[in-house]
Amino acid sequence: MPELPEVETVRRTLEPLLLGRRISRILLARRDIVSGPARSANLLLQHTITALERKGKQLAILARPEHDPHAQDEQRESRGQRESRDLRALVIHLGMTGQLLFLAPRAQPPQSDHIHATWTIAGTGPRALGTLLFRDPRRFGGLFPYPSRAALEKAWSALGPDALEPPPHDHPSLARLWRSRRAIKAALLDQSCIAGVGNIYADEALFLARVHPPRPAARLSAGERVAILNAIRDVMRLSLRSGGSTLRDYRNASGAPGDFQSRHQVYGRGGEPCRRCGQLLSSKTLAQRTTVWCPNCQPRRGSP
DNA sequence: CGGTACGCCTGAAGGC
DNA sequence: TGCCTTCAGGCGTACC
Repeated sequence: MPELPEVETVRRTLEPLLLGRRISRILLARRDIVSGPARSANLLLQHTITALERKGKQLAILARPEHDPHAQDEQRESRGQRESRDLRALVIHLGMTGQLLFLAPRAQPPQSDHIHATWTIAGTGPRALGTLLFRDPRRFGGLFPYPSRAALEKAWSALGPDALEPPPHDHPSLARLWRSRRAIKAALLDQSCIAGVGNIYADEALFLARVHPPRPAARLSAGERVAILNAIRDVMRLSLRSGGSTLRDYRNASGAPGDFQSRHQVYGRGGEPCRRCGQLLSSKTLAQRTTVWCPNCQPRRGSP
């Protein structure tokens, strides 16, 4: 399930393939995967891609419309036409099982079912460079068009600081996090507190920080707060170096799986021995999510 | 407003 | 073998 390191890996693999390229054709097999404020917008057809950006688990393709060669008289452009030349954005959520795959012309995807959208990427000559596929069997993901960069940034301002960045300790979202009486595990899954942490990396980060997942966020010491924020960034960076975690579905844009799952300390290992101390790992449902921790390394009360 | 419960959706895995 | 149940979980919505 794609969390921040997986989405960032996709972004990095796609960026060199897409920057400066024009989208010449779009095939939308399922209209209902498109939502958001501009759900009727075209999905960057005849736009040239200028950037791939990410915040938390969200990936955005930024693109500029092609000039209409027939609209030579700039003075007579309507307001709508001028706005249409602004940078637009298409946000892609991968949800649980979403994949963005880049394929060379005529190449067949390893699994061709549940492909909901296909973008044809124009090359420099008459032939296409390839196609970008959005595949998502479970359809927890989706496409969210925004009419401008400002609209995208407004939407992204609802997210907390990105988990890969150095923790901005004075950020208002973090101040809210440390006031919360929720279990720290539940709070870490809230994208408006910190953006990019999902169930895997919440458990992994709390293990690294040696914090018991059910403890209320507001009861953590200053040292524990710092340890958690640093652990989140560390685990994200480590996972990114392995190309993310592949449990089942996740692949990068070239179809390659990640490797970080082999280095998970706690996620998916309930009942198995802790890799640090050998104690059997505990597991229970917390905030509707399976949560795994080491009762010895992450005691109920913080370390003295 | 803070917090919780639930539904969406498909495929893998396990029980019988 | 095959049918059934359970589980996985990001996120929007409903609700207290």
